Amino acid sequence: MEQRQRLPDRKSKVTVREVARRAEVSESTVSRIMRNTGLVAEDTREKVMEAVRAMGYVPNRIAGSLASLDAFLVGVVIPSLSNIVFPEVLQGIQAGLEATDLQAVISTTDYDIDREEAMVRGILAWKPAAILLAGFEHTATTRLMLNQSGIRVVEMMDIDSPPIDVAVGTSHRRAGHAIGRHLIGRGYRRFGYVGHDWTADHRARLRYEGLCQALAESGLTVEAHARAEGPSSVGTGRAQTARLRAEAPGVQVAVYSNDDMAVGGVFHCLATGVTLPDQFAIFGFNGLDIGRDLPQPLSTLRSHRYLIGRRSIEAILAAPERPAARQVIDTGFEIFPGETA
Amino acid sequence: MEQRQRLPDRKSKVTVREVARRAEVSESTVSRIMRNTGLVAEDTREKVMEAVRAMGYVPNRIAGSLASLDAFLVGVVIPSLSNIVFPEVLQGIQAGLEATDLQAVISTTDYDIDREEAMVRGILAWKPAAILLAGFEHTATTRLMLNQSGIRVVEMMDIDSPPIDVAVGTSHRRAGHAIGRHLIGRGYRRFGYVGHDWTADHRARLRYEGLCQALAESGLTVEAHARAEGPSSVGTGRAQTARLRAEAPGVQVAVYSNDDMAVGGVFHCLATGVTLPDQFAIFGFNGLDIGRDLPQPLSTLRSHRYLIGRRSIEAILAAPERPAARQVIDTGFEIFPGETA
DNA sequence: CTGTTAGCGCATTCAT
DNA sequence: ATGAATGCGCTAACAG
Repeated sequence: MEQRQRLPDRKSKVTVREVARRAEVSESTVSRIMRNTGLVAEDTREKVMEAVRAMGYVPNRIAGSLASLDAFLVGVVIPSLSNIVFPEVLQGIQAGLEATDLQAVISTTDYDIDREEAMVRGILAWKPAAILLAGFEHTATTRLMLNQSGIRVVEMMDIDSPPIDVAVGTSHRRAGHAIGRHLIGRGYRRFGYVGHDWTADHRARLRYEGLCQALAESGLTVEAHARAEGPSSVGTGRAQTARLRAEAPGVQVAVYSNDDMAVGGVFHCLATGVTLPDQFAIFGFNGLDIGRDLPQPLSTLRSHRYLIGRRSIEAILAAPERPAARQVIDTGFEIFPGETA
Repeated sequence: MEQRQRLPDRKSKVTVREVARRAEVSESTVSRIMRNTGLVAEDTREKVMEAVRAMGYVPNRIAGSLASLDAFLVGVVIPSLSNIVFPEVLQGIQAGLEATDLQAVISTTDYDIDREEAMVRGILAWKPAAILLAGFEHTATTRLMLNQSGIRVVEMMDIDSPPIDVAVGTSHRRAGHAIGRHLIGRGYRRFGYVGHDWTADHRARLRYEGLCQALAESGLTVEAHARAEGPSSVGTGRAQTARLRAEAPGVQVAVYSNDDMAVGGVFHCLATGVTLPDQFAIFGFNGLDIGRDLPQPLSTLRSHRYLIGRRSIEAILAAPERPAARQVIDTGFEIFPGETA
């Protein structure tokens, strides 16, 4: 089937020079044609394009970018790809990039700000048009590099701190607060919390703080906690729910650090015959698709990860130069009542 | 809190020249030091590094790459980020890249080979060290470009066709066959299939074909099908399961196009009180974490997406030049018996 | 051990 | 409408 193609020019790289020679024009003419700029006679354009096709010429962006001092890359540095929210943000970024000639260079940090520093340094070396990060926690050196670079910097996910340049996301503190208000409104009084390690996940902690504040405003507290050491997962949520139920049987409703954990809680209840939400109620965070498709839809708060990626790109396209003033773009959230709380 | 840093050199870009002047050495000396190459006296190294720090110098990789004709990028072109398997592959890629100075440029195609062609063209312009794609379905032009480029090309996920250069993945045909054998061995005779649109998902179709072949070898067939038009999802799996159960009540076991769909099937059964696996049995594909954490662990076949990414990078690092012979790297699969079939 | 000389492939003046 | 010259920032011989 797949036969080795005859390679017009294997190792002998084809550059503007070769194309120009073959089309019997100057290099600048080829350059103009490739970039659709300036005026070119129709027949010379065709002559050149034929050479381009025949030789399989692909302009070298490395050289082009160096010569024009233009940027054609956008750096993206995220903590991880295993938490589904980040791929969702990437989807928004890819969508935003679609009509442009920018491409994304993506690195992950494993929630380590020193690794983030290394990734940022590596990406800045490519002189990107902008760089997108998650959150506000960076090393001093990272901040310094980001500022010196002069390029657009988007801090995504969170808007609870002042950004370096632009922040795009939602207030996790307010989200936690809204969850508290909502559940109090539904009559719950005895609260539990099921979560994962938040030394790495700063935003989970902000949500927890917002929740506590809402409860405090009604004279309530979180009575019981079940927090795992590792990252969030369905399995962890399931195990921690079992623990919470055993240690604090009086708790009416548990707020979970996110939907993965909450789905684990639902599975625990399904497996042990606990009726939701009467015997025990569960409230998540994120609005993952899977929550909606559970036998009983998960009660949760929807954030908009895709939108965060999209808006981040839109923000930098709208103003390629870093403005004097900082900007905060709130992508909002909504309570999804569901049937588990 | 976050005070605007004093910017040593805002717009006045700092290049080797500036650093060299300040450290009172030549540009090549600075270059050598930045690349840890050649011999340099300790005191001049310190002198230079101090200037580097003071000026916040970050070498321009665009220029460096052009001058040395070395590649520091790896192109990755995948169909989507919404199917969790691709972020998992990306994790493996990021892990493989960790100790190198390569960075990943990532694009998505939405399962459209014309978009893939555009993405590949855009990435080749960056003269990457290698390019990683998903599957074997490419336009003729994509193949041509890939071949002419002379760089390493990895086709990931699938090994059921001859690759352009290297293929890393598992045989989906054999996987489907193994599922059939396994279920026949467990005594099932009346089979159903629940799937999503496979015009885009070629590998789902290969699995189906493998399944049919295994059944045929035992004189069996797939009696009933419930296939949705759109992409796979838990919700779709749930809906299609309802349909299959209604239209073909005699079916004992359904093989699903993947775990997302199968989890939807489990949810349908949970919601309607169908006992697994006695009244109905479910078999998935992929070995997603969530399947393991269901009240009853999902019976499925584990592929190794992370490993696919990892091995792909290892393959190109092992031989930066494209070898004469094609290579196939089988990352294997395993049946996970679970409790739903 | 360090400096000098030439490009890398292209985009951009400025001529013509 | 096209060509010639210059340089983007850096690396790579080659001298010394």
